[in-house]
Amino acid sequence: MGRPRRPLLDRERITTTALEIVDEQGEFSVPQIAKRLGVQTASVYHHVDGRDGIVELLRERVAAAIDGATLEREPWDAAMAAWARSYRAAFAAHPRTIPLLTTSPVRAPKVLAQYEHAVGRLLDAGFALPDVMPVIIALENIVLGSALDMAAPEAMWELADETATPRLARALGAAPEGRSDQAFELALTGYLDHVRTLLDTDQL
Amino acid sequence: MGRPRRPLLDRERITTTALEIVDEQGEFSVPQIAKRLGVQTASVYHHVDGRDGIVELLRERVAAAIDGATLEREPWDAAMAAWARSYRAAFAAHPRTIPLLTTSPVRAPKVLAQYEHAVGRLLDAGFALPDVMPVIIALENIVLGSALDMAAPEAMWELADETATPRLARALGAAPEGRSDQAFELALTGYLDHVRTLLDTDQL
DNA sequence: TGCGCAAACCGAAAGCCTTTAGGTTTCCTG
DNA sequence: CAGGAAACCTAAAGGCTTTCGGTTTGCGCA
Repeated sequence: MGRPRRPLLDRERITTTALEIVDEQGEFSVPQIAKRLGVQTASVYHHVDGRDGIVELLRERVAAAIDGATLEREPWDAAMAAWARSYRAAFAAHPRTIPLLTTSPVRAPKVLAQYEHAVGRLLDAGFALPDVMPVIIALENIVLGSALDMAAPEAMWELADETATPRLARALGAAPEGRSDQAFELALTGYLDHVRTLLDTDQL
Repeated sequence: MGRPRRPLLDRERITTTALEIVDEQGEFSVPQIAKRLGVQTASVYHHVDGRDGIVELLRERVAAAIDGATLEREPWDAAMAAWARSYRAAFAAHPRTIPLLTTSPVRAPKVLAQYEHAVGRLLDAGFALPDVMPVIIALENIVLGSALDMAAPEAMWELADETATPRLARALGAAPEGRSDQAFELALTGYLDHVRTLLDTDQL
């Protein structure tokens, strides 16, 4: 015991292991991480700010997959749509993290920089300053709502008693395979159409 | 000790107390509930199917505030809009329950009956069977995404470094008081406009 | 080169939580 | 009025988070 010749732990390895466990089990604990890394539980606390700190690392890791370059596309609404799709795709890659990540705020500078970029695009497009945040928040609502849907796709609609809800059962049976994707596209394109119309007709 | 003359516990009281605690603290534990009710922790387990059972009771309690009668309004899109607003309002009354409730599915018969009703309205309005669930899921995405936003309204946008994101900071400062409400209305009306158009022009 | 401090890990323990098992008293039904 | 079910309790197992102090190693600086 004592300090090892080469470090056994670092934030990267801890984050990767936590993400593995969440992908498998939907939850994680510090002892589980320690066990996989062949280390005592207390050691993990030397590298990380408690369990919440690990959640924060997970948030940054997952959010790192969001492609901020999409925000440079033209016109502005294509940029927003591409950004939203990339945002959703980042969560879709690790759907079981979603319940963990939706609870607390986004502090990662990289993500905040993207919001900054999005604000700029909307201002340049002609949106009034007070309208910018509602437009962005609404977009975020659609993205996160869809992410939640992806997190519990099957169990979300287990009908114990199909006879009590026959039409719902039929609608579920007839729904396409990628119903979650289709729902997202419906909400996204519908919303952006609407906002573009409002902007073009000065109704916002 | 032993069985009391009059019962000290029942599912109603347990649910009410759990909801109180969640409203105050954002979380709850079985010992906390027991302490408030002047009872030992183990006693709670006689009335409830573990901690998850209590979460389920909370889900039903919160969802009971959704007004299913809204689904009878005319025309169909007004019904959907009113239902979505009532759905969101039910969560808004207890925003701190949202992280608890979004994790697992809705099994309450009362809520399933409302989905059944919604399916019926959409079919009667002329939607094709395979399109019904995507339309409902998209609506649900908007509602739940907005609910998440309400759960962490202030902290969600605490900017540690305003100089790094000046336009975001300005947009936040200029945003109206009810920005969450405005964002929801924007997404909801935009989405329903779009879906109505698709239906009227047979594009779905 | 050598000293001392910081870094990295371990062992132990406190204090919380969930859940179960078994005991005691009271109620209710037949 | 007898016996089983109901309602609560005590106790305890086993997990989790977090902290504290100890031990060993690395590294910077004199």
